[in-house]
Amino acid sequence: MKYDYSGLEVKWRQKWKDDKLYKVDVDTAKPKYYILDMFPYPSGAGLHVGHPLGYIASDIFSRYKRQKGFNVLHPMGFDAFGLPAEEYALATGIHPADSTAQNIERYKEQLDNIGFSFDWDREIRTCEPEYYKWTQWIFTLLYEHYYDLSADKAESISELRKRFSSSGTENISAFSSEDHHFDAKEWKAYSESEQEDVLSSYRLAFRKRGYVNWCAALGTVLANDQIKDGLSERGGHPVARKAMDQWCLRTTAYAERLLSGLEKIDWSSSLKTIQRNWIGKSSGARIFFQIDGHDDKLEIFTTRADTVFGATYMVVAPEHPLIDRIVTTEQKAAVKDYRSYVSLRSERDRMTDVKEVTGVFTGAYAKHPFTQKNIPIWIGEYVLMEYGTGAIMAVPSDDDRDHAFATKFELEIIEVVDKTGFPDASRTDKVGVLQNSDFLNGMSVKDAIKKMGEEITRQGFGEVKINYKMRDAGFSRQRYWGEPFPIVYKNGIAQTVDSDSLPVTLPVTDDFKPTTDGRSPLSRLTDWVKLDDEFTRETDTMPAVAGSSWYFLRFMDPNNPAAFASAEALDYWQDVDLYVGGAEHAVAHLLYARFWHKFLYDLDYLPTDEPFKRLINQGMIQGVIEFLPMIKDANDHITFVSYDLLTDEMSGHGKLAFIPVFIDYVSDYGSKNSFLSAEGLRSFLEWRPSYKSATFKTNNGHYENSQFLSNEEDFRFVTKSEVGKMSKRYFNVVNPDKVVSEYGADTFRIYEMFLGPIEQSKPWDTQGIEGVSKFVRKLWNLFFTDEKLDINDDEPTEAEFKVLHTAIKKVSEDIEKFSFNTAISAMMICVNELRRIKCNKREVLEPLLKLFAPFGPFTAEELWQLLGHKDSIHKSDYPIHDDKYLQQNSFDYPICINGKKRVMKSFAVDTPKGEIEKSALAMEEVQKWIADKNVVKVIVVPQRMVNIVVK
RNA sequence: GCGGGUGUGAUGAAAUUGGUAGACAUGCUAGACUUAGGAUCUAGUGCUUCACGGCGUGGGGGUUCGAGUCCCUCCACCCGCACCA
Repeated sequence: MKYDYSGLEVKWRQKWKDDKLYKVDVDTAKPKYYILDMFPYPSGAGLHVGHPLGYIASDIFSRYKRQKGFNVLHPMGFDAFGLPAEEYALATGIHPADSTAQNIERYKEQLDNIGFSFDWDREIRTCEPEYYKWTQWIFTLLYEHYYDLSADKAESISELRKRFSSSGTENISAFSSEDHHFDAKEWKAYSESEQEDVLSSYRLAFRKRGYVNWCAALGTVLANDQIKDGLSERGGHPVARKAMDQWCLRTTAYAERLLSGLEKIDWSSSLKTIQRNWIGKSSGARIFFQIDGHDDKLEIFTTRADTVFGATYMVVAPEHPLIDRIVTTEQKAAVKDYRSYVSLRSERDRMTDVKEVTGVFTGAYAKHPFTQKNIPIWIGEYVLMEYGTGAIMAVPSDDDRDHAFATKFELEIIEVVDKTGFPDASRTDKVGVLQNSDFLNGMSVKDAIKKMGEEITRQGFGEVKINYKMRDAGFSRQRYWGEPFPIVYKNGIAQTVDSDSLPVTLPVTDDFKPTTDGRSPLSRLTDWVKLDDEFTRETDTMPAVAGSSWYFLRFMDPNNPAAFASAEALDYWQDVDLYVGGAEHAVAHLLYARFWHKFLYDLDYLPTDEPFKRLINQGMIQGVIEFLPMIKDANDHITFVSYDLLTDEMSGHGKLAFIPVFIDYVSDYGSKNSFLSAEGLRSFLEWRPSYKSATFKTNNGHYENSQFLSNEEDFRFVTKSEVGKMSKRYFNVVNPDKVVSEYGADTFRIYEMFLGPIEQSKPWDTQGIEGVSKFVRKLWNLFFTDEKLDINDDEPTEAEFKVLHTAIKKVSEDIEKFSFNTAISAMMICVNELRRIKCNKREVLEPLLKLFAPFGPFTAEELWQLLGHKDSIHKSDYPIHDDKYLQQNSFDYPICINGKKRVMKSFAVDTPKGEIEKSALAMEEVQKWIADKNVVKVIVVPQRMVNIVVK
């Protein structure tokens, strides 16, 4: 029988579907195992070859665990809200709901083609009201809770209200963004909105003035990611920082628990480090500097309290609210200019651009708390409003940026740490002895930090404080395609929508164009916004992270209309045992999901306080990105210059840009010789008609005024190739469907796993897929002689058992380690061996088939049925290796002279060390090397090697 | 700028965690078979040398009997950095 993958794939796909082979329910008789993939955003480009990498790995693991006797929950769904669908809608007029539904259908079909064992009865989509009802519900809980520091968990706001009414802020230890001090009487005297202001500094969901990247020309807020060199990536319009009221989640309240929770989960150390650095815990001090001639104090945070005497000026962020009050008349114009310059700079630019230091003097001075000297207050873009307090004391002697700033503006530098004892230390290293620092003189940096902490506390200048770099999560989007907030306003005061009125459904409209003033498109739907009784709805929507922050819980009980998940389901499934996904989610998604999970745990809805026990980051399958170099001249005329013509002079111009081009238009894409032919250029212009009047200069041909001014056949515009992310924005997506139809799903699955370690990123290419395809066919052919099934029931030999059990051992160990490439290589070795010894015994081939089943589910199932089994191989048990077949009697020792292998010699495994040493030294080949030298030492490592050291 | 990662033959990679560098594949070379195929099989294939041998895991240095693996330092590339998902 010939191996016909497409026929058997179609057959089994249907059969598995009809039988609901992968349907799973709570089954207390079996141990549970929850294996989760990061669910995809259903982009219009369809699934690309990078997506399945993680899915294949988790699918192999799921099938393996099922065979091992676990009740495996392995669901799939779609993160269906998001910006691309909305942008697509703006471009085409197709409603996001329609395009999303269409994309999901395509994704599902593609996923099924690859033979994943998802339980589709549990599919969820974050954009469906049945789902986002509970996203909104959790949001209302966040709104109605605060973080109680003494209980170390979330508690209800109504409780806090009661406590305020009875005893004010006394005995309250709660996480708040402000310091409040009032008694019960004062509290009661506050107006409703004043009370709300106070409470909102405690709520875990709250509104705050935040800065966004506002692009007036596009009428929309942009991600840092969508900005290139201060201009919008789309259209190249200017982008400015704009203050807007935003919903935020008080993730900072959970900073400590998010940090300590990392201890007990099985994630890679690099991922934990990334989260730790993101949370960015640092202990330091906050210090208040009195502003000269004002009542205001400037609050700063520093980790280097020891260097206070080296503080020769202050720097505040350009957005700092104090600036307006303290700036002097003479400096007003300069400050205004500087702030408008900075408003055009993205946060990324401000952090990255260190070559040029910028800043402006406010004219105001602060009093140094210890010396009483007046020190100038400057504004500098390198201080960010969102970090710490948005102000620093600058110590040019011990901070690089401060030093650069002081040098440029000729500000005083006082060396306060003597590092002569540490010649290799850099400016910022915390070593040395304090000098020029009054009572700190002679102390080590470490002691001085401690001493200064005590001193500022004692004298009332400040206090020791722990600071986190992590900010509260911005949770508002001025977009259409997201979850509406379950919030209504009356007289400007927010309140939540009753839980029995949830969900607040996203109104259907075709008018999702952004507004000109930055408000959400929903604000235009006045019928929807305005409710009875003077209530109006919140018109912002939630970000895409909302739906993905808790979806793993919904999978436990996805169709429950009465709760986000039943207590029974939560109690059985507990948490995710294994989570597989891309490292690009290392912070945002994984941190927010942990935050939501901990919050729900605090409210006793969940049995566990960490959602993901073990996490594997699959690497990224990269693609090739092809660019066309483009130059815009002063008259806005666009010239594309072939990459080989591009000179440094042009590159230095600043007007040069690289325009990504759809890779299918590029000949020989991915190579050094990639180019656009005349036909490719025509396709490009069809695709990007705005460039129709542009000029294309090349070494081989010229295109201008919409026509070729040279022989079209010779036209050759060299493009610039890079390796990078496979993404719709680079027009370089490679679709798995083609590979699946050409080689079969099993070969595709095994090939992706065979490419290399799962965590590693690599560019996609199909070199080598032949070898995998050959392996699958060889395995198939083991069962046949002259295309007829030929299996015999004889007892296998020792040698045959050894081949099989070596593979069983290696493959099971490797699956546990997520080392699929080496597991596959072990199976290849096994198949090659069995072929060589012409083994067609049932007792060997059946276990081999079970071993192979998680990797090649279709082929394995077909052969299993041909062997006469009625039940699916995917319900069979996993083979266990027996050490008795693996025992070795002898070991081939490499004999090394000074660490270099010279000869091999075999010894029985139980040969004593001394004997090995003796006979090794006696060997002729060894004598040759050591004859005229002294043997200093002989090292024998049993079952490893022998090393003879000579001089 | 900050943070994380990677670097081994022509290519994807492996290496029992300090013990034979290059398993398993791809590619290439030669041969066999022939129903001439993008099929299958056999042998070879790190570099260098006629050979003995020498060299070899991004560069440089160190620890060790022994380093791809540990330490220091430099370089290159990839990923993330809060409104892409």
